[in-house]
Order: sequence, then structure tokens, then C-alpha cells
Amino acid sequence: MHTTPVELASGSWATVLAPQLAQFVAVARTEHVSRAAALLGMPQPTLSRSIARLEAELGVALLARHGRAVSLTRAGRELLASAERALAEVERGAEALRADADPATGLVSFGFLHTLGPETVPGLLHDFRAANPRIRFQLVQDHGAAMVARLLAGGLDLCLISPLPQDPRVAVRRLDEQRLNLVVPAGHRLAGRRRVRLAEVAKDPFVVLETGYGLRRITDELCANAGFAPRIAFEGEETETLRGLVAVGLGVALLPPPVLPRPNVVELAVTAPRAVRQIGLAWREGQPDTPPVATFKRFLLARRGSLLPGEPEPPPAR
Amino acid sequence: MHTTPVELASGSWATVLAPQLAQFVAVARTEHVSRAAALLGMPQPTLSRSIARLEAELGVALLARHGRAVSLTRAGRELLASAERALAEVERGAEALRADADPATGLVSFGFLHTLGPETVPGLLHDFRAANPRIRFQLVQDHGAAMVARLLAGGLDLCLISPLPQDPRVAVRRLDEQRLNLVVPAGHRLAGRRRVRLAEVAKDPFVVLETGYGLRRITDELCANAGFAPRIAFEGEETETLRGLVAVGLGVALLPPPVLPRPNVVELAVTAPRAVRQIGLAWREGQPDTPPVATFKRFLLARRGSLLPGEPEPPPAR
DNA sequence: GAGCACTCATGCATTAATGCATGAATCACT
DNA sequence: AGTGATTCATGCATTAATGCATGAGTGCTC
Repeated sequence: MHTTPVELASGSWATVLAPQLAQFVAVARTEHVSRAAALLGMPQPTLSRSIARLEAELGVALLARHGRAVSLTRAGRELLASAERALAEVERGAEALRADADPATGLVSFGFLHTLGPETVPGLLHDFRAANPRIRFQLVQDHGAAMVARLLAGGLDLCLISPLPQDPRVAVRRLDEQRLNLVVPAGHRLAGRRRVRLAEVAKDPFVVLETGYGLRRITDELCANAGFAPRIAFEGEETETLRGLVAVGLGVALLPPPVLPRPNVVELAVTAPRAVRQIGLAWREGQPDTPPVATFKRFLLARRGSLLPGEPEPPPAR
Repeated sequence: MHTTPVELASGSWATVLAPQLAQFVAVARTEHVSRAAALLGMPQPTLSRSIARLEAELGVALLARHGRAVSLTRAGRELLASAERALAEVERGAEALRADADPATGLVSFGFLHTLGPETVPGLLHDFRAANPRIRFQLVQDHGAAMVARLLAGGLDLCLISPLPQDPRVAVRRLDEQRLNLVVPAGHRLAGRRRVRLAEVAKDPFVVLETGYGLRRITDELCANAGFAPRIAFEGEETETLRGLVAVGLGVALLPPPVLPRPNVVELAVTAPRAVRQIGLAWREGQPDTPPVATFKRFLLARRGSLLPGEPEPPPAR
């Protein structure tokens, strides 16, 4: 195994995460206390006693003193190898931290729903990068429940989610709302209309996402508001797949606007009940933001109401 | 890469070699400051502030506080992986140290000359193990100069060596002296004698070890004392090889007694000059001994004068 | 071989970290 | 909802580590 030589300059991360190790390695490498002390940017007597303390606590002599020189014991030599590897590992980890937290080039772990993937998020990122070209992103797509889990597990900094989760451990800010269309096949009896009430398809078969998806919950709730329980013909995992099912006449669906107009289906506005889903920005409550995360969060919050492309916000509700 | 879970009990080595790392890992694993403090055997407030200090010095939040609970930041989670590996490495190294320094089962790195390998050292070790059956040995055979180098480099705890090195960095105690025989072929003109003076073979060709070997230096010096410079016929690297060369009539040699009597050669005692080589125990000056090394050193020093098998010590010279 | 240069260790005043008791805040339970 | 139990953080006295000045010992040079 090859270990890269760890820099032991006084500013090094290892000196704060594992000062004893760094001190020992510095002395062991140079076999010279004063020089090691200079390298570490600390007084020689302090280092001398620090090493002596280490030896006393370990109960093993690491350095052999010969007059004004020191050399490594066999024990010290063996420990040096392990200490070098450990230090390299610490340095690697700390460097990754530092890099991820850098305001200009750091990393943002950003999650969002599949339905926001093709258009909304790319647009957002494009605009954001104009001002912050070197911030890196780790993009995660998942459904709502999994997103919340990742947020809580600590793997995700921010996410766009719908509906807004109620978990007290998750902080949410509503950013925008997205119209949901009733999607019917081209030959459907309502295909000529522009606007419909949801109750008009109470008897139609529905194609929906599987239970657990936010959109499924919203669909169920809207139908309940309209006074019926939807008859489920098919359950799927992707909205574009659902549109395909609608296109071949297998049912109707409540879906966010399509990325591109699709043949063989008609998108109808729903007048009653008000068919929208809330898009929120969520993060772990109490999670302190690294600079790049804070920057991106500010950017997103500033786009409240104009998050989604080409869909003017209705007068501020509630 | 698989890292074994590191024990973080208060007695663990990592807590003295890298306390900050151990503390962070304990908190990160449990996501619970009090429990981690209990594990580490330290008061909770101390740990709390220790972690806070770490975060302040790193400039990155590692823990997210939610009321009375804490959880890992993404940064903390990333650091944890590295810290775990580093800690495992430290623990491995420290454990090796501890094992090597254990008085009962520790390791002694012991070097000796090739010529002492077949008989002397095995006998010594046999006797030593009667009292210390579990002390482990790392045996190194080399010639004198290389032995001293290893001693100084720190890879060797003790060694039996001849002649006694003069280096001030090496401590030596004379343990015994070994008679050197003049070895001649069976048909040699002196083969019938029991004792000879070295000068009697002043004109014979010699087979000797290569320059750098202690025995070679001794041979050269003894010949010089006897008033001649040996005519070198062959140089070799092993004494038994030299005996073979003598057996086939290629010269004579000054060698320590053979392991087993060998056909076709005759071993003659040398009366003048006194043909012996000093066998000494040497170690790095100032090198502190681990318990097992100290035990073995005491054992060897106690055998001063009776180190070599079957060769009664002459009246204490010098 | 005496003096000088150099290196590691130690005495002492200062500073920072520790440990105990307690505060602040949250969660669970009645 | 009030109450009690937890849990993390903070105030304060104590202890230990730090840093400076200096001592002790060694190797090199003139």
C-alpha cells in the first residue's frame, strides 16, 4: 500500500484532528526534535514533553536518546508506519471536508423529485451556475419519502419535494406550486374541452403512481375532495409511463405538465377542486449549512414563486 | 476495504494517541454525546466542549443539534469514514507495540553472525525458553558491519557480534571468546600435528571470507601479528564453504570450530599468536529496552564466559 | 584540549483544558 | 397541559499543559 507523504506544516488538518500523532510522526521522520518542532510551528520544549508524555502513557519508549541526538526505537519505527497511514487517512478525509465546504468550489448534495428532473432542476442549476460556476453538485433523484429519509440520514443537504413533509425534524419552505392537469386520451369524451371539473371523471379508470409517492397521495386527496374514490386501473413508477398508459386508452391521470407536448393525449386544466401541488425546499432541521449549501439555499429561496418555468404564479394564496 | 470496528473503551490506545479522533468517532457512531462520554470514560461536558473545539478549529460543523439530540452533518459523516480507518490503523499499530513489549509474550529482535547460527544460538534459545516459553524472537543473521547498521537503524534489539565494534553509538559487552583453528587439508604437511604456530603457514595459500567480514579482519590481523601477509587464494561468504575449499586442497583457513567434525580436513590449535575472536553482545547505545528484550539481555549477560558450548573459558584475560 | 555551537530536557509563570455543579431546552407521560 | 426525566451546553474552581528562559550534556573546531 502506498501512502502519500503527509504535509505536517502547522496549518495541516492533522495537527488539529490528531496532534499527538502528527507530533510523533514529525519527530520520527526527522529524528530531530527541534527540527520537527519548527516544522509543526511549536516550541521545542513543548514538543519534547509532548512526546515524553506519549511514551509514558503508552508505556513504551519510542525514542532513544543519545547525547544530543535522538533515534527511533524499534517500537517507534513500527508505530511510525501505522501512524503515517493513519495520518494520511485523516488528512485525506479532512481535505475532502475542506474542499466540500469551500464557498467557491464546495459540494452541494441536492435532491429532487423525478418529476422535476427533466426541466425544472436543469434550468435552476443553469441559472445558479452563472453566478457560481465552480460549485459542484451531487444530484439525487428519488420520491418524497426516500428523500426525507436521506435528509435525516445526513446524505442530503437540500431537496425539492412535494407534498411538503410534516416531519418536525425537517424544515420546509414553500417555494412554488405546480398545476396538475387531467390527462385523457385523444379520443376521450372530454378531449375537446379546455377545462373540466374533476368530478366529471369520477367513473373513469385512473392510472396512478404507486402508494408512497407524493403525487399519488395528492391524487387520492383531490378525488376525495371531488367526492369520489378513483378506480385504479394501473399503478406505475414514472409519470411519463403513466402518460403512455393514458395515450393508449387505459385510463386518465392527474399529472404535472409534460416536458414536451405528447401526441395522443390531451392535457385539461382542472377547475375544481384546485388541482395543484406544493413544491417546497426542505432540509434537516438544525443542520448547519456549509457555505456552498447556504449560497444555493439563498438562491432557491429567492426564486420563491418563480421556480417553475413558464408558469406564472397565481396571486399569493393563504 | 474492510475496517474492523475499533474498541473505544477508555483503556484503548487510540484514546492516548489520537484522543480527538477517538472522541469524534465515539460521538459520531452513537450520535449521542452522553453515551459516547460514558464509553470513553470521560465526563459529558468535557466531551461536548472537546467536539465543539474541534468543529471551531476545523471551521466545519460536524454535528447538527436538534434540541436534546445530535446528528451527524454530511461533513461529519464523510469525516467519520476517514476517522474510522485512521483509528483502526492507529489501534493496529499500537496493539502491535503492546504485544511486542509484553514481558511474557513480547518480541525480541535478535541478530547474530552466520557462524553462530548452527549451534550456539539454538542452544541459547533453548535454554532461555525454558524460563520464558512465550517470548517470541525475530532472528536475523548477517555479518558484523550489516549487524551494526541494523542496530543503528533500529531494526535490531540485540546482537552477538565479533569482533567487538568500536562505534560509540553501539554499546558492547564482551561475553566470551572463541578459539580459532587453523584448518588444513588431510594430506597437509602439518596434518599430523596438534598445535602449530601461525607463522608455519606463512607461505601457504589462504581461503578467507570477503573483506568486511569480522573473521576476515581477525585473520588479517593475526597473520600480521605472526609476521606475514596471507596469500589469498579464494574469498568466500560462508565458513563451511571455506572448509570445503580447504578439504580439496585449495588452501588453509583460520576458522571457528566446526559444527560437526568434517572429513578430509584437520583442525589444528594455534599456539602463537593467541588465535581467538571475542564474541560480544551489542545494542544501540541509549536504546531503552522493552521488558522482553531486557529479560533476554540479562540472560545473555549472565552467561558471560559460558556462552559457547563445550569450550571451557580460559582464566579471565585482560 | 579548551571553547563554542548545538540539541534535548527541566524550572517556572501563564494560559488553556478539565471536571463538577447547574442551566436551558426538549421529549414523554400522566 | 403540567411534570419529570433526559440531554446538551455553560459558569467556575482546579488541574494540567504551554511557552519562555535556562540548564545539562555532547560533538566539533581551532
